[in-house]
Amino acid sequence: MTRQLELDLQESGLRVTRPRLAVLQAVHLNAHSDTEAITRLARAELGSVSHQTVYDALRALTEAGLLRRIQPAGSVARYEARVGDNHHHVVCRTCGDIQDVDCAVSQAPCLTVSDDAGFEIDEAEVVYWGRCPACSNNRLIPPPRGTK
Amino acid sequence: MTRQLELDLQESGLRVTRPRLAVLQAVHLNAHSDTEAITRLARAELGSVSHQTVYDALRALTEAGLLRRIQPAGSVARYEARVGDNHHHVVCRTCGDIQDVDCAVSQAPCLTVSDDAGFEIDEAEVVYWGRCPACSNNRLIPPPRGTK
DNA sequence: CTTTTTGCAAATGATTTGCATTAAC
DNA sequence: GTTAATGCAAATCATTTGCAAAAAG
Repeated sequence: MTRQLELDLQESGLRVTRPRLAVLQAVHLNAHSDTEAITRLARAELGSVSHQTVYDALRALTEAGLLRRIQPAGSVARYEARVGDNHHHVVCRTCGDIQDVDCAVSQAPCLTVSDDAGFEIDEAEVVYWGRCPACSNNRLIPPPRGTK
Repeated sequence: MTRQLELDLQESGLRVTRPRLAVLQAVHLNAHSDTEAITRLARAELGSVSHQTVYDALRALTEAGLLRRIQPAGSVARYEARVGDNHHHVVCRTCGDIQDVDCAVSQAPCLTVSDDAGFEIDEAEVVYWGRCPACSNNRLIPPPRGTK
């Protein structure tokens, strides 16, 4: 796996460094993880990495198009390695769990808006809010986020 | 106007206080404004309000359903008084300007997802990213957000 | 060798928390 | 009178910045 990731880095014109490989691998293995989780994984791989190096790697990888950054309102930034397709996310209001969902309408008609206010739209970002299966049943313990 | 806002507060079971009225009015007059702007407007109205009171009022008003909180990725929280309808937003990547857009599909079919991963979905939040008319033409000065 | 990355420390900035005081009902 | 809202100060926490040392090509 690492071999392929190395190639990805090179093709993107990025220097191949151990921190970057570890960060890239961490996100590949663990979609939708936040910086903290990624740092933990990277450290398990490398022994030690500074928090800032992880931030820097994430930014470089995201700008290069190897990662996609998602940030549902009220949450910290999260990353995923599934890029290039126009998929969306469901977020659990209770536990924060995130799952991928494909665009309801096929192709990329999401970009169609009745009145775009003159904007040049290049991306439609959709977040479906709700309750994951576990939290739907288990109405007992955790208090809904952003609710009274 | 203030009279109507008072009624809104009472109907929501919230105590009518000057800070809350000022905050509510500020958002009514200035959609999509952030806490800083709201605080500025409220202070112009009241003379002085603590930042924390504004935060508290915004939370109470949002929970009561009188305001809606929106927070495009990478931005601070913003508020609008247009609630109850399922409208969405276009955000300019360059200047951060936000405009309302109606749901492309009529009614609330936005909640339809091919595979919902077992989630109970209650809201679809859509953010259209792009470039506002002004920034589309004026490619000169401001560097795109989140771009190399 | 030249340029980019890394790591450390410190700063920033939005938002929250705790608690005593004050105002609504 | 009770209960909830305000104001102040301090804390939290993700993320950024600046700069010197180390590594990549």
